[in-house]
Amino acid sequence: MEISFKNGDAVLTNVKCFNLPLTLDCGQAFRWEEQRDGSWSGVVKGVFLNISKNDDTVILKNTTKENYENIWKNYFDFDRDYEAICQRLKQDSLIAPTVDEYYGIRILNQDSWEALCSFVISQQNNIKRIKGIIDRLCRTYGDRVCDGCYSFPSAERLSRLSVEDFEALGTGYRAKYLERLAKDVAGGKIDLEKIKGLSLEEARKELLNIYGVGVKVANCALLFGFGFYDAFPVDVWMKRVMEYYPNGLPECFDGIGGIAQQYLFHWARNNL
DNA sequence: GTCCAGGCATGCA
DNA sequence: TGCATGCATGGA
Repeated sequence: MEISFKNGDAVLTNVKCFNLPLTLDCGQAFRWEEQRDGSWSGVVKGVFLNISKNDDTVILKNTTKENYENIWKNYFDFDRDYEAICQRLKQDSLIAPTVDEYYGIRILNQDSWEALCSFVISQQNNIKRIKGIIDRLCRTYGDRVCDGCYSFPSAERLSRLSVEDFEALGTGYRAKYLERLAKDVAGGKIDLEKIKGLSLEEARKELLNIYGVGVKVANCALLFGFGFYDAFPVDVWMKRVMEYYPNGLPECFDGIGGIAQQYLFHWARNNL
């Protein structure tokens, strides 16, 4: 992969194993929207991005070298060799055809606060509704980034809301979880940065102490927001997949179970 | 009307 | 420790 900066854009050539719709709309992130021209727009850490891909060339519109280095390189996981990872996953004959069919799913390194909130909202909920709730949350309490674009609101901002405020967004019974979560993060009772530095088991234990966070939500947050690629979320779809692995997960998933999980999750949603 | 969705807290054994 | 139950909401 090579990078250049032309006309204000970041241009990446020879990009391998990166499918935009599969990566941005596979249920790991809830804020990317496809545009009429096939590009995708979203806001990450308060910065708007429009990204498009033709063949092996990716264009990040209006992106400085600083923003690329500070945000997007890590967010899209560009330094990780997904070709090699996919080859390794395909040592398991069950996942091999799935990796081929949905080739190009990457794990996004999302902001830990946004990921944790999003997956608390996600519980016992469907993806369409999750997107709607998060969209209303950002429009109502986020900062305006550009026309119609808003940042994900900070814990400090949300710590000033009541349970009723969260209910008004359609969060249902999850409102009380979000209300306490925002106050605990804003008040320093929960230290997300500290959790990033722990081992997977220790980090999971910390997240499980949070009101409204169980094993599934913890694993999603760990995988999508805290950089733990071995976290393996099991929801109702993955429970169906697990029937195909009665003896547990294959050895070739070790260390990258979360990436395997995302391929299997996508397959399950389309086939089961 | 019933069932379901990237589940969890609670109470009870 | 494990299991049953209630929970908000909206689409199918």
